Amino acid sequence: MKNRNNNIIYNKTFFENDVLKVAPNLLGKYLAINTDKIQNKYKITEVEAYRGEEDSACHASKGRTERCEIMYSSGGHIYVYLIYGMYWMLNIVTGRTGNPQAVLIRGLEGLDGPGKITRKLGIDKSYYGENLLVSNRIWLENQNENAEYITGKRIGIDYAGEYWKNKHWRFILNVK
DNA sequence: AGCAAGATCGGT
DNA sequence: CCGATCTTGCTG
Repeated sequence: MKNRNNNIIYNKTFFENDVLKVAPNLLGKYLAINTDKIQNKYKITEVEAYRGEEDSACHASKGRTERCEIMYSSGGHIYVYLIYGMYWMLNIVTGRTGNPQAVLIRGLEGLDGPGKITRKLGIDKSYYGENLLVSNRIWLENQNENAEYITGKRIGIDYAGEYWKNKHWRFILNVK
């Protein structure tokens, strides 16, 4: 797994679907990272969907800002931001241009927690805007086509209000 | 220019 | 439960 291989690169269409379709489809797929520090693949086990300006938990709920601008780009780009002054959050932009959506990567196999993931993989602001479709240091590889999963409420968004905070937009891979 | 809040984590 | 830690976006 030193480089991108031709068989298992996702096409643009995969990421341009609605976030509520893409998010569960990421479960069981592999996140590949290839830098001088780390070369590995990790099965994606837990994700959360953030969907559009109407979603008050979504960073785009206040409209375009410098931070969330990348969410308005086409699916397949990487959205990274710093939270609590300490932890980088890794997101995959979904949907078509002008439609702000993203999937937060919360868990990888043997590595639970969005902050721990980026710390382990060395992901920081330099990944902002990276494109999974062409990048040579981060990409996705296909494995399970139809992974089974359960859903739950999104974590850490109590500020979003009852309606949005109660949506079951967290997707967790079923462990057999 | 100042300030409050935050898609977290680890230790009490 | 609480503190760490600092960028961002909003207010004035």
